[in-house]
Amino acid sequence: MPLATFPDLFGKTALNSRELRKLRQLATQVRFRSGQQIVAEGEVATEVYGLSRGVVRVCKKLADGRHHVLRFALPGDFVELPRGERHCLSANAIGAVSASRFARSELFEFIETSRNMMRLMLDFATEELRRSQDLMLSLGRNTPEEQLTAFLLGWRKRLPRRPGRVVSLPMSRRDIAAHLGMAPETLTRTFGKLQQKEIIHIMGDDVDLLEIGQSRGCAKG
Amino acid sequence: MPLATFPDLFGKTALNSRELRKLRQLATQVRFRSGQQIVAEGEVATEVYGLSRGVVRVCKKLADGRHHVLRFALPGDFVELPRGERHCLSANAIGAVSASRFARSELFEFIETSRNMMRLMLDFATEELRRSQDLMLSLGRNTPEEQLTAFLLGWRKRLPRRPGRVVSLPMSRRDIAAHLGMAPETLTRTFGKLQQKEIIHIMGDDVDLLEIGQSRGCAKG
DNA sequence: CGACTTGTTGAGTGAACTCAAGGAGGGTGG
DNA sequence: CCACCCTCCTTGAGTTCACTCAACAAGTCG
Repeated sequence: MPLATFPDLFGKTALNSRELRKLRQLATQVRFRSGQQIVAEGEVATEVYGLSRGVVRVCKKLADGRHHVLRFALPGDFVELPRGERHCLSANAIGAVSASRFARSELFEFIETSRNMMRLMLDFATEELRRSQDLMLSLGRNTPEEQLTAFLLGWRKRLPRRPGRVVSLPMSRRDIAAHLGMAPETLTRTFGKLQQKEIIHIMGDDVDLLEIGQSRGCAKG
Repeated sequence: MPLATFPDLFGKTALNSRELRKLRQLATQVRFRSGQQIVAEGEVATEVYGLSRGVVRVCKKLADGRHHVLRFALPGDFVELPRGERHCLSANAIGAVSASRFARSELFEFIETSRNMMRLMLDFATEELRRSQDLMLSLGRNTPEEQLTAFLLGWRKRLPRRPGRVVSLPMSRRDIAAHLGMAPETLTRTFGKLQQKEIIHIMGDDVDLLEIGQSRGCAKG
């Protein structure tokens, strides 16, 4: 993967060169080590982040410590939209992460002044909403096996340039389990079942999606 | 509730009079009877709807007939964002419904030309996203009792001018169950448990939220 | 008045959860 | 280089709780 930075990943196709320059100018490049917290739920949101490299776990906490992993952000994603006085979710680096940091107020103002930028944000929010609805359907209605296959397919689809069958899962089993709303033990057993049925083949952090028929979800592309 | 139509409910505060007039002009007032289908998942999305009066059940279907209720749309809500060649969800009227119908392409174009309108859409999408993330947390992590209380609180908060304790639930138990990802029987029993604990009091379709402490979720208002 | 839908209750099963222990890898320090 | 620790994953055993199946009550509509 070439080392593109966030503004390019996010807005290269839709912003004109002046807007792109402005966006680059607003961004500060920052790095995070594996596991490091990027955003803390409840804190005042003075800045927001756009992901350049790596994977970020985005989750929401309950008062008693239980938490749910909402999504795994990939390069080109905003970790969180620049709305709201405070962060309403937490984010941690999975492996090494590079990101562009923006002052929330500055980014917000830039969005207000640039139609292209606002359109981009709307597109991003719309797409996130669609994905989150798909996940909700999965969470609410599917068996663990269906959930896991749906997750693997969705993850493959989001990975850059990977028409292949083998996908890499950099996040921990625990995180996947917390994403799918099941206990880690259940996830392990579900992986086992899918492998036993020869639907997938597990090779450490990589999984070969042997014969999962593709495509689901609406308005792809 | 005064009979405001959708454009007013949605954009009165943020659009100038010219934009509001334009939006009214694009809208056709339509009515639906109880249970009538408004939008069908998978169909070509030639038009989109904004809700003026009543409640709309918005759901997503699985191939085998299982379905999940994503949300209950209220007056002022769009049923679906005007993106995507095809509808990616279904919508049915709960009780009598009045709505504004827009030609998707016309509304889309108007959004493109009006900054205020685009900002409104972005706000709406952002808010929907936040809500859907809250629901995901609830679906993935909570017990049925917690889910139901969270639903009742969230519903109360969304209802217009209802600081009171009694909320009306116009949707069927089945729909609530499908929204919370549980079987209808489980929902009934959960209602029973909450009543037994004197947390709520059930009066037909109305529920008195006796002593549920309020407020949760981030960036309220 | 009768058919149908919707909500409630009961009984029994099964699947996912909890608790607990046993590897397997990775990193650190002696 | 090896020993050790620690975290992560996996496996096992037992239990709980939500689901399924079924019957019944209560409205609703023709």
